[in-house]
Amino acid sequence: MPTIYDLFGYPLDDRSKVVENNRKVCQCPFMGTTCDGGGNRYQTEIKLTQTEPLTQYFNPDIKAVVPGICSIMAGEDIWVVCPRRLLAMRYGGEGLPPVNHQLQEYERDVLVNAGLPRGVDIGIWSEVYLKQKAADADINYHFDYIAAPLINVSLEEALWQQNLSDIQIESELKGLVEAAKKSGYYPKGQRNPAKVAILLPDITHPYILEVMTASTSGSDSEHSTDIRSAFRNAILSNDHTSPGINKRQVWGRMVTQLFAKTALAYQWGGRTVWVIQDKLLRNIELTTRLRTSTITNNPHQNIHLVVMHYEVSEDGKRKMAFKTTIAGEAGIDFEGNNTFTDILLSKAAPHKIELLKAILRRKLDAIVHL
DNA sequence: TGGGTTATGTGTAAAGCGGT
DNA sequence: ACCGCTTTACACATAACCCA
Repeated sequence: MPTIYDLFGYPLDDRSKVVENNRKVCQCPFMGTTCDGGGNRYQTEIKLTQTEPLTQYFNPDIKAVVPGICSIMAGEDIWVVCPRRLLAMRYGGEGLPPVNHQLQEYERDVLVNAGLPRGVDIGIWSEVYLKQKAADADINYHFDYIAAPLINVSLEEALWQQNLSDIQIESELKGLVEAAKKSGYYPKGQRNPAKVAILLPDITHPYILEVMTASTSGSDSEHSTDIRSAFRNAILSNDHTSPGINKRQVWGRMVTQLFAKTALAYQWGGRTVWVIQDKLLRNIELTTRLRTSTITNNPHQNIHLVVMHYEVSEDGKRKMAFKTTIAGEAGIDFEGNNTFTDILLSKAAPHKIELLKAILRRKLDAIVHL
């Protein structure tokens, strides 16, 4: 029967005072903010009403909790189900995030092995949405993270560097300034914002980081194996059964994005890097023809994977760690080649300005210096 | 008790839902 | 578009049952 392994960042069997106090305020040790269950577990939020047994457990000022399940033990294997467990670049405070704030050792390894430049300040933005109105269809990309070196320039100058015509610059500048204002990139009462130097991403070689984790499936609320019940029972009695792992669904998600987003970054002069746990990759290799060990490295049109795993140390304790990187040719022409593999590619790459605009709609989540 | 049928249990794929 | 959780559908295995 599957069980919860990591709960609010620590193994369930760790009931030490420090860890329990951390859980009682729903803190995610990786984000340094309140646990959000990976950003998409709102439906399973538990309201801490008077009749809810968990109300006694959590701090009195907490009114609702999202089940803070980071990973699930199924058989011999531990499956990460929360993307924050692999990589969390978030800042909940006001203003600019401190450099390397809450940066775990394995996260640093991920970023270095993803190929981010060393020795410079790099900005990281999470949940960047890029909307593009095409003729018939609305294209809507969602990037887990965008990383790019930080530079101190005005928006006007940033546009010049993109080799745009004066007319293009004029038409784009207003929207960009608007977005930047809204997201707090300017101090208040700025007179000529377009000409004022602010902290901007240098998107010459943007990095897209996508974190893939398994999701749960096969729960049965009558047998208390749904997420809510498992979470509740685990906290209150340790005795619980959690849902299992829906491996196939992850594969499906990954296939639809792997090529499109890789192609997109390639056309922008950057790269997309996939952060994935070894268990998940292994499962994909068991169920498909893919065998990463036989893939030869190739500098062009690369798919980049950063593989993570639970490392077992000598004392038997497990900790999250970087395992390896895998890179290889995508195997399809990113311009399309009039075969059915064209189904894997998006219609067109939006102009890079759209990426900049999408970034400026978000506030800076992390600054790292590797 | 053998042989067959019917209930119950278990695991996985796919559909559906509600949220961003 | 994307994401994760729940529900549903289905295949298959095992248990329970029935009767000659």
